[in-house]
Amino acid sequence: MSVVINLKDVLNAQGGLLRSPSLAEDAAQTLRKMILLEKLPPGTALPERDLSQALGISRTPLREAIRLLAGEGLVQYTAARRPFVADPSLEEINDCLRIQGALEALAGELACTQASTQQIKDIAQINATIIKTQGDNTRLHAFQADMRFHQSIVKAAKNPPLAETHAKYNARLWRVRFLSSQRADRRESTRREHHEIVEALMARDAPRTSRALKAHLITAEKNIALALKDRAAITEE
Amino acid sequence: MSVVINLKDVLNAQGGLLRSPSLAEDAAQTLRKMILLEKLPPGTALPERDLSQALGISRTPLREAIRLLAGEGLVQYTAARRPFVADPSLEEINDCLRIQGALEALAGELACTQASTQQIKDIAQINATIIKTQGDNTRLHAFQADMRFHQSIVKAAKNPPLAETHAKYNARLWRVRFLSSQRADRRESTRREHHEIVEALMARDAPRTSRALKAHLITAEKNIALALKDRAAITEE
DNA sequence: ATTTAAATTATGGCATACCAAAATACAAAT
DNA sequence: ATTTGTATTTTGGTATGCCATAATTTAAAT
Repeated sequence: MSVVINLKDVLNAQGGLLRSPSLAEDAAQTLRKMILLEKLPPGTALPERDLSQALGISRTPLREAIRLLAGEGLVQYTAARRPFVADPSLEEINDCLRIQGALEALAGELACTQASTQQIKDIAQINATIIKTQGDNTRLHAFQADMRFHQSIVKAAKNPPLAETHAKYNARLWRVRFLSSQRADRRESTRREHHEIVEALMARDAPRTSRALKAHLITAEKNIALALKDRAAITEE
Repeated sequence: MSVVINLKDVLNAQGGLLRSPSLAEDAAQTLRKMILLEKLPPGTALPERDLSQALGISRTPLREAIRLLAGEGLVQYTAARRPFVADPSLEEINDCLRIQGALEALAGELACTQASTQQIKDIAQINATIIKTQGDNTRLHAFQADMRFHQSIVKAAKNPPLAETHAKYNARLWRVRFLSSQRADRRESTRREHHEIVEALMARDAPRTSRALKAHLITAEKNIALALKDRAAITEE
């Protein structure tokens, strides 16, 4: 019997860097960004023919891309099955934030027992970077760092399905979180809450970590409500 | 004026039971059942051509059905993108059960403030039915009643995204939960735990409900581990 | 001018054909 | 007999065309 070693399998298992994405996955990523940056605002219709032509691909992979985004909640369908960019109400956003809170709280608990000391150091490091670069003018970078902070906690929980579901809700909430991250008055509470999360993790105190993450998400909920309110006021001028 | 009678509309008006979903959704449901009942055992390859022919449809909707199941975690892909029935390790199952536990705990908490008294009555009613019919020989019915019990709690939380994610993990865990539900020694602890959940809900005591649901899922974890162990012993004979 | 009916257009669902890459079967060589 | 190289087959990815139905426009009627 021969032991067949498949090079690609090995490399894919170790990070999946080798696989060339399909047109559908490419298109999904393109559309995802366009939705999150509001080049495709909430409510925009997504007709398959126009979009596929705009992206230079046929309907089949474009269609698949739309299904992927629908699975993430970024795209919805009318009763007549026409896809459009999801336009979540504040209530739905809050629903998602509560779920995200529960997921991160679980992640934090698990991380307390599962994370390596190195991983916890890394989390602390990411947070340190956030504080250091907080004065920079590139808001987008600061925001992405914040995303990495939360992702690294989930990763440390060593629960792949949890990471996957968390990532989906992240995609779904990205737009509003980016919006709320623009608020300057948010910075101080974020700093304090992040610090508490890191402290709790380093102490490997599961209930405390859980509490800190839940509290952090509740703060996010409040900030997002404020940000959307401001935005609505601006829009109706 | 010609009166165009649309058969579908007429039948839909009379209960909406006739609504014909897409071929893809039909196929997904068919495959889901086949996977859960192990007509398609874990690890089975799912070549698009053979399956589409077997189901009497073309590759396009079949392909879409497979993507749907992949989104639920019931189907995975090899590095070469060949789909196969997921074969979760005990570890992965436990990962999912912990997530399901967190989701149900959240649902229970929310239900304490969001549920109508009627909904809580309904939940108690479903549980009563489970106890009443617990001697029946149709294991499948008892199992489905148990599913309804949990679903009704999630529904009472009035958080649609939560219900959706919960449903996905249910699909993913259905097979092993069905397996473990066959164990007779499980009945008494289930009865006791369900009772505690209902009591906590009726008292609208959120922390208590949360605790009760988490404990219930931990019990499930243990039972599933035992059931899989037994099964492995039988298989290797 | 408003409403209604009919025609037209736009759109998603589905089937099919072709291609490149992967898997497999086969042949040759040692 | 095992390995290696090559041909064949299988399989997923993609493009395209057709169809039924929903949406829209146009025409007709009052």
